[in-house]
Amino acid sequence: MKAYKIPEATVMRLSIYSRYLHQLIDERIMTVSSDEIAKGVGVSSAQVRKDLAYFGEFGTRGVGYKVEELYGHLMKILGLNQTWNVIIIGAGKLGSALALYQGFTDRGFIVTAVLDIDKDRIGKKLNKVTVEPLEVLKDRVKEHNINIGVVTVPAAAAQDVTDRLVDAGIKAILNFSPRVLKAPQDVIVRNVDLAVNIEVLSFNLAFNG
Amino acid sequence: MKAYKIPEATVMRLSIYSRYLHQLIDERIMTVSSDEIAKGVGVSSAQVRKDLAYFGEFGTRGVGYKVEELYGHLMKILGLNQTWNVIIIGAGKLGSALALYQGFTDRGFIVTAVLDIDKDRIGKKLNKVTVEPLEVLKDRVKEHNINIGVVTVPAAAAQDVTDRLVDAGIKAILNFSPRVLKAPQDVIVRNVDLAVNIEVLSFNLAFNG
DNA sequence: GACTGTGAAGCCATTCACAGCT
DNA sequence: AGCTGTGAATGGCTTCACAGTC
Repeated sequence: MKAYKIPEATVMRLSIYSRYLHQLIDERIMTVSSDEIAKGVGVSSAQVRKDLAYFGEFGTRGVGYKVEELYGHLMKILGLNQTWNVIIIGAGKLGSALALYQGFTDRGFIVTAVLDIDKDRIGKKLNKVTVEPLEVLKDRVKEHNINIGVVTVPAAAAQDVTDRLVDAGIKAILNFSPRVLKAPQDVIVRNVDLAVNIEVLSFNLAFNG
Repeated sequence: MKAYKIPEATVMRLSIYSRYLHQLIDERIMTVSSDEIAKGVGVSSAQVRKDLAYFGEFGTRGVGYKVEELYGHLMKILGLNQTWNVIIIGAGKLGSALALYQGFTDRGFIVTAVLDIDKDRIGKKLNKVTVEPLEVLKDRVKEHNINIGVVTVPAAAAQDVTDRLVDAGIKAILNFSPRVLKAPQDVIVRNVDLAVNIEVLSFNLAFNG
């Protein structure tokens, strides 16, 4: 199967499969079937096979997949065979938590800079990085070859920060602010909207339950 | 149009529309068209109308929607015309940040209890709530009539915590741990997987860019 | 016998396009 | 003339089912 446009849902599942495979590696399991992966992560086995088929043939008919080998393939596909430098804008509670989040570090995302406008936050140490003023954004992005920007500022400041990230040449933004950000076509923006997520629960409780 | 099963994507957008309408209220804007909402939140106007059509006819042909009225309808649909009591399990960086997250409070989600197993965290104050040991989970859920559980514990502890929440009668769980949680059919689980989100960016940078 | 890889079918969400109302 | 509400068309993801391989 030739890959042209990969569904986003597929990419998200690949990330989940890869974590599950990591778990299997820890458990010293050598081989796994699409059905076992499916059960492990809560999807159908056909789904697992279709997702993998976008990128090649990784398994052996009648046998399954070699765990370590498939894990390696997935990490490569996801671009996790390298590290990525991350800048976080907004050193409030959420930004600070993300700066210290092990789940990023474990997968090769290195928080290289954390910026804020608040004088009280500037100078604060978060692991190895010190919170710096917003003005150094462009310098830090160039200097540390930063690939990914994380926006954890209040809604009112989000677009300004985005414009600055775009101006600095950032091509991927993870947005935690509750605002729809405008950015050029070639900049990928992903929204992690915490309020939306809890409101879906609220809807389901109110509407069905 | 009769509502039976509402697409989850629709519910998420309603949440976003409602926030945009709130913004319009602040700006004293009285009337809005589906096209203006669409532009404001980055979807198509047909999408906006279809989403609303699941729940009724809220507009006036030739005119548009009354901002406050539509806002009221959406808040009611989303179950946000009431408050919800929330318990957070895991008082690490992320759990603490969520406990203090204004975006929840603003929309009527009240963090009523925060629990952890770590002695060093128990007793810590987060706004009005004090971190308590995991053992009081069932008591607090009953006592405060808690509707929603938020899981911010490490992967290894996530299923145990989920089992406890289910046992306590919780029907909605927001899961921040990188594990697929097993829960009964009637319990709604939503995953906010921070690593998956940043890995989708990594994939796009590596695969296309 | 077991399990992958994949075309075909099925299903669901989005977009189109226009009738209907103000 | 302008904008909503909606049936029909489209497009895309998921599931089915089975041929192919070990």
